[in-house]
Amino acid sequence: MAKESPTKHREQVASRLEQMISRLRERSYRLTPQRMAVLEIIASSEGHPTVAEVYEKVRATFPTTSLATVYKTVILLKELGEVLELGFPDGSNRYDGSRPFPHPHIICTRCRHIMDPELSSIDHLSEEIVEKTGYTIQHHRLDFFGLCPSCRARA
Amino acid sequence: MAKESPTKHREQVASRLEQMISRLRERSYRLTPQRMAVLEIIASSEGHPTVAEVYEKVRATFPTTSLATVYKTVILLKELGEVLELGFPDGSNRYDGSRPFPHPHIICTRCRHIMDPELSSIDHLSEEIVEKTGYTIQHHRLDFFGLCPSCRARA
DNA sequence: CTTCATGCAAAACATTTGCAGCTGG
DNA sequence: CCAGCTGCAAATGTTTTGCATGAAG
Repeated sequence: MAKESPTKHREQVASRLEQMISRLRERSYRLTPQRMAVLEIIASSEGHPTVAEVYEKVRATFPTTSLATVYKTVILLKELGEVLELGFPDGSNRYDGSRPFPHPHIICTRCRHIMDPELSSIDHLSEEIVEKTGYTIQHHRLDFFGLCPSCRARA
Repeated sequence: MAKESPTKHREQVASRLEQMISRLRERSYRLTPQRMAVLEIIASSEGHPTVAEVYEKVRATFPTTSLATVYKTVILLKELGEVLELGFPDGSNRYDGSRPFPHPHIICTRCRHIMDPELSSIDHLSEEIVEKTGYTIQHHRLDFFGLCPSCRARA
């Protein structure tokens, strides 16, 4: 799952970053250094970082950035559809800048690691919903919770 | 969908309530009037109430109940597996005492109404996950977001 | 230059907690 | 009786907001 060459990953990061930048430009948002720093972190994060984690990494490259600015930037990216927000019942929020569209996750309930499995068709579930309920579906959220192989071994 | 006779509904509420009570008894938790009031509200709520909503209703029958007690009771019921917690990214939390096990929801993004569609097999998705990832699945969460028929008409 | 973005600190919120006093079993 | 509950109020922790200053375009 998501086993890619380093080269391919680098290309994807670059293209996500460009995508974000051009989205900001087309809506006439300013490209401040702080924003750029946040974009770079979010585009290059392989996992699903929290705002606090983004904030820490951003401070490594642009130390005067404030937490409020990170929040504002993340919210902006979310509104522009360039980042997927993953809020959890315990109040934690994580962000996925690599795949800013609904997709399933598996969360290890022990080590909290999140991975993105490749699953065939949740789409026909959407269709079933539409038929049975008459709702128009805009997006969805599908999370599985369980133990990852290494946590299971250690358990 | 969930179209039942009033009689059937009354029976289900009674059985959920008894189930909760016996669960508390078997673990030697005390049956205080405040707890009973909260149980009754949660067992009889047809929708997916928030803690604040439960609190308001509880105060109608037992006016001195505090918000903290409602929180504590809901948390207890959650730990006992007698209530399903639905936390959303915007920080709102809702509770389902009728079906305290994972099941899909459709949330109207306009009027915020939540309904429980009957969907055939999410189970084979779980199986697919297990095979592809090696995770052990404990539970899951599946939400669809969209417009309900009446909101779509009004839109 | 003008408008928008930033950074700070304070505000806002839902939820949790500490503790003295009460009460179910 | 007395461990476990309750209610209150204060604490918590994250996210949001108001506003003066600064910089992008």
